[in-house]
Amino acid sequence: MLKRERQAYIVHQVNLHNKVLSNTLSTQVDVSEDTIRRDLQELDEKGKLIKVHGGALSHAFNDITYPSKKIYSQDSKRIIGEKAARLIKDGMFVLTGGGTTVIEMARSLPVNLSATFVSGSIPAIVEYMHHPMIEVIVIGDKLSKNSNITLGTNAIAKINTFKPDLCFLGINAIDLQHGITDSDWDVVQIKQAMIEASQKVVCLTISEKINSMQPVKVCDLDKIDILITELPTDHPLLQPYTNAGITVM
Amino acid sequence: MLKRERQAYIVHQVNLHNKVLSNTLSTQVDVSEDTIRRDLQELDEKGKLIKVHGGALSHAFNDITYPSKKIYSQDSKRIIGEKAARLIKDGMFVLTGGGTTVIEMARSLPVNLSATFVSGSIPAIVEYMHHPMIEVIVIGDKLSKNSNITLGTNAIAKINTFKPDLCFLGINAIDLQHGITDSDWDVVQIKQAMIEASQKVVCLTISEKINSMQPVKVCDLDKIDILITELPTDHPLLQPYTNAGITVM
DNA sequence: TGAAATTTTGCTGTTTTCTGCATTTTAATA
DNA sequence: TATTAAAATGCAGAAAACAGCAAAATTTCA
Repeated sequence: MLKRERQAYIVHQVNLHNKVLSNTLSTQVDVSEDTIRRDLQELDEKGKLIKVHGGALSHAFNDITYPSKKIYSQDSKRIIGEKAARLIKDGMFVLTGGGTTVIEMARSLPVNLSATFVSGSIPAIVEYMHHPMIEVIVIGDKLSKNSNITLGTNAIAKINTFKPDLCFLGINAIDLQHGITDSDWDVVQIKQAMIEASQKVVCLTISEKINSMQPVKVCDLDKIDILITELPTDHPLLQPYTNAGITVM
Repeated sequence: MLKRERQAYIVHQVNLHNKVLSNTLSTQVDVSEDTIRRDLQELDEKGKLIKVHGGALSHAFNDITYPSKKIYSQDSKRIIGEKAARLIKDGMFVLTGGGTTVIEMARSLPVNLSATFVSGSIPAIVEYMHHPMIEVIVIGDKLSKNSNITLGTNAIAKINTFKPDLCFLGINAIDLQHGITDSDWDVVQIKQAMIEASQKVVCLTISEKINSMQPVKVCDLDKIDILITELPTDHPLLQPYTNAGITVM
């Protein structure tokens, strides 16, 4: 096993479980604990994880327990959230996915908005709960600890029973050639179901994810109607997407 | 369990409850009180909490003006929550309803508990999310703004597909003659489904609701197995329920 | 390709950290 | 004041981190 490969595995494990133990990793990849320690050291210096006595923790773990720590590029996400919130009008029926941009949108909703929201994202639902005029429909299934949304066939089946006006998706990668891509297969299943169900699809993403790619394909560009980033609409980075027929905001 | 992980848990508990006891923490994370003390010491030095005799306080607690009745009732619920949490063992499959007592139970769960929780209560789900070894299954349906739980036929149908070991219900009124009663018809439907599905039913309530009555009947006393209040088990108020064959804790 | 240079890895012995226990000291309470 | 509970202190065993070194693997480059 190559060093790079091994370190990728470690990062994956940390992201999956939020914590890893040096001795567990040592037996899992069959190298000495010293090597693991050196890997953790390097990955810590690169900011991929937090090395502690006996193993390592993910940054997400810190975010959960010390919520004061601000989320990555929050300012951009707030701008995106505010743009997205303006699309929602009274009486609409809206489906939303997970991710921090969607949560920012939820936080930007006008207090007296009267609409119906369907979601499997617990943090988003918590935000919707605070709005007196919003009806919330919870999509049930097994809760994923990584993404904080419900995942599985039950969730997909439930999504298919709706015909929402709008669907908001936080996306992890978008690219002219490969369309929308993501890293987690289960999450992709949910996103695909949401896209199919909805009359209009709105994608939210910070600009650094534009023109990037992930291993699992979600859908082609022609499935999405609106793309929202923190950039002004006439930014050159967005031009190709406008040309591809997507409304850029 | 890693030291950092444990300290994060302690900070989390302090922020939740505003106060923690060393010996409670000691059993929750299963280390000696010495270790807890040393952790509290460090966390105090880092400014994460305020160490006091017997435990620690949150900074927020300092600002709070003197204790009202609210705090008192909060303490009762905490005691109930801790009693209830002790019933849950590794590997169990647990169904929980809504209400503040159930949320207190969720907050009192040991860190490393490995069990499966099914619930439609959003605040309870948020608590379960923080536990790395707990699997959470979300019961979907329309979210009720009053109770913060999902209500409706979908939820009921989903509950009926499970056969949990235990079911925890916060109750609003209990009475020897009329059994468990409540005020909201929709909530009662859910509670009835939960009771029917479960092998054992545990009811949580503060003592002031004992021997009171509400307009809608949930079930007779013989449906419930365990009753948990903040009172000691030999309190005269509870005697009739013990006599009725209910395990009082 | 093949030899040299560089990196990576595992091992040894040492140092540090962590944790629990026993003892003493301090604080809280009736 | 007496009684009890918790804090501080010192100590010891176990585990982890560290530093240095030599062997092995990988890369570089003629």
